[in-house]
Amino acid sequence: MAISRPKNHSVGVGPRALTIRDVAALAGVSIATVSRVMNQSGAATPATAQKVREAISELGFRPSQIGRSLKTARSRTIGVLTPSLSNPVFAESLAGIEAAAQRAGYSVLLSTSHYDLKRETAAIETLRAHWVDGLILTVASADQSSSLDLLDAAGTPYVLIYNQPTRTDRSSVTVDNVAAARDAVNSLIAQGHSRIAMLSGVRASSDRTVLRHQGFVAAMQAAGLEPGAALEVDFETLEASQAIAALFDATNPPTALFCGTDLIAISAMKTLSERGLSVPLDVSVVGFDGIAVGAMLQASLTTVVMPVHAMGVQAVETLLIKLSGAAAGTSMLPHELRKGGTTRAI
Amino acid sequence: MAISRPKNHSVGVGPRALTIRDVAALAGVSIATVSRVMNQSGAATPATAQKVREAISELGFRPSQIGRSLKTARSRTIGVLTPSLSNPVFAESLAGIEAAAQRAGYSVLLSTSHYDLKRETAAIETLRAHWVDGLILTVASADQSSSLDLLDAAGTPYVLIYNQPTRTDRSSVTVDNVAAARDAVNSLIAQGHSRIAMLSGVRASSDRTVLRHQGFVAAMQAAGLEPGAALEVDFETLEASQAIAALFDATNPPTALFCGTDLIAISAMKTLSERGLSVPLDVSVVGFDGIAVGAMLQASLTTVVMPVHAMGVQAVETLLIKLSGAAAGTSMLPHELRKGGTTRAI
DNA sequence: GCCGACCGAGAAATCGGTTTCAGGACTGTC
DNA sequence: GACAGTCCTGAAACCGATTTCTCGGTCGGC
Repeated sequence: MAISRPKNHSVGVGPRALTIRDVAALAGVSIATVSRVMNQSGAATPATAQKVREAISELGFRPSQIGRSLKTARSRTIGVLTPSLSNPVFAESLAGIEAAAQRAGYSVLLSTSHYDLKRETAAIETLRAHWVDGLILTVASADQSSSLDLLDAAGTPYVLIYNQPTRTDRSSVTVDNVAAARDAVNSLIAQGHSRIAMLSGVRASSDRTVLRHQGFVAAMQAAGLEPGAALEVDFETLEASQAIAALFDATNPPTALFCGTDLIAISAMKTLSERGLSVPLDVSVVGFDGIAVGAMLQASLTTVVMPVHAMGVQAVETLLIKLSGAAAGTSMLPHELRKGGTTRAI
Repeated sequence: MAISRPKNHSVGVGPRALTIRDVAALAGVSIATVSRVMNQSGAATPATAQKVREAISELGFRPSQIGRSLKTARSRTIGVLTPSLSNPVFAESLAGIEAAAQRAGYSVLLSTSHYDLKRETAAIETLRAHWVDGLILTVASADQSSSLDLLDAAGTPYVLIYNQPTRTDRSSVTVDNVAAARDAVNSLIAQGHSRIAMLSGVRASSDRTVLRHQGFVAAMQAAGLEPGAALEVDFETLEASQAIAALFDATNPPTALFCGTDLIAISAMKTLSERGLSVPLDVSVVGFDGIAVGAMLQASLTTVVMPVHAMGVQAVETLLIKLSGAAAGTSMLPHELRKGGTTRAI
């Protein structure tokens, strides 16, 4: 029952990290018994269990998740891949994910892709190397992602969030982006707007943005209107001054802007104000996301509100179902049009 | 060189995960050689190395970080503990941490404490169980944290962020909270304000808030003024209507509010507006943090701006120094007073 | 032509847990 | 008092990688 020779895990100068062997030695039992007492697997005499528990608490022992993972092939960790943490939409659903994961006894391994396909692929590889039990992802395009194909082939459980795949075999947590966009555009049309343009995100790096654009076009056509231009804005820089110049230097400029995200809307309003255009007097602006900031603006942003925190929680719950081996479908959570001060009837 | 019997790591139905043994079998070499080729430790014939690399790419093999960690006692993972992800201040420095960690080849294991001491302690325990190589933390109070005492005793490297400890042996990345608060309050005094109150966070759960309060008091006393009340606002709910009622129902209400965080400031401005008080005509408001939202408000928030993203990056760089075994000190990054439209001369 | 040094590669130990298997002690029944 | 069954516990295998130790072969020097 010799204690193995000293060896440090940390770079620092502290004492060697405790192992189950130290506990076994102190309690005068075998490591198998310590393991059984800790996991309440197999029976143990009350006296033995007591001795073990005392040894554990006397030493302040916490079993290594690494050693445990190696044997059990489960890490009690879920991997999360998100495009950006600077957008409150993603930060807030991450908060929901983290809270729900913590409640269920899971840790969160985090990575960001910055809307870059290469980094997306690399991040998923890294998360898998850490043996995450499952993944919660927002990818560029859920329908044509080779990374997701790999996960499917390997049988690794995952849940998409924000992505809205066409394929029904990939479960996701999202809102109905087409319907939500249509609702937003219809509310502009109902207010008398007919020349409506869209400031979209880069559609190649966001499948939901494609759907929001489809909703925009559908609503316009259903009303017998010509869909205005749909200009793309970079998600990270939000640089839109050229796009906005192109729109408003033309004859018959739009009277309303439907924006693919709230950040795009807020950034566009800044540009509009610099050009001397007033919101909502000269231009009505509608966003999409429902970030808390929008409601704090002096003229609060009219926008489609998604239940972002709840979406994070739901994603974890769906993943937990999959981790238990059961099948889990897609959740389409309700959206809501929040009318603010950035739109007006014409 | 038999391939070990099939065994699944994932819950799903996919093929057994690949191991170094599969690569060795395909390449016709021993697992030791595969390991040496992958890590470029020990020499290998060009021909052998080539065979191994071909086998690796043919199988699409990625070594298990778990197996690797067990042997090397390093997980290439850093643990991050933050009070909240809903506050953009923490989300943005997390973005900086994640980016810098990714660049250095580290993954981020994330946890939140919600300003709760119990969850703070438990989260650190969980991160340690995962054998994180080091930690980046924001704790309630860096000077009297038993969790930090434990980390010190174990020799686990960590860097504090936002915390500003008195002790010089605990390295941190922060701004000079006292000086920054003094700057903010002095700018109000320079504008002719003399009745200034503070809406502080809960000081028991935030050492930096204590320092900001000290800066407030110091600036007032240096100007020969009586420091106004310093009322505490819950960080998570931001409920401040009672505190604000107490302030403005009194005789001689304050003409300016110095707020412990930007979120408190923004929330307070909402309450003020509901009470019919105009900012900045009736009350000037100054925040602290410099979150992006503040600048987007119609009347942009006057506030102390911290370089939050850079602080995250700096925290990782400091931690990397510690991981290399060297000593690392404290970084006090520059703050800046951003004058906005929520303050005016009296 | 012989011997020592060197180099490439494999066998085996190891990291910290879990789990199987088997044995020993104890109980209860006849 | 003997035997079967039950219950508790320990020894050892195992998870996937790294690393030490060793061995066999090759090369160079004399």
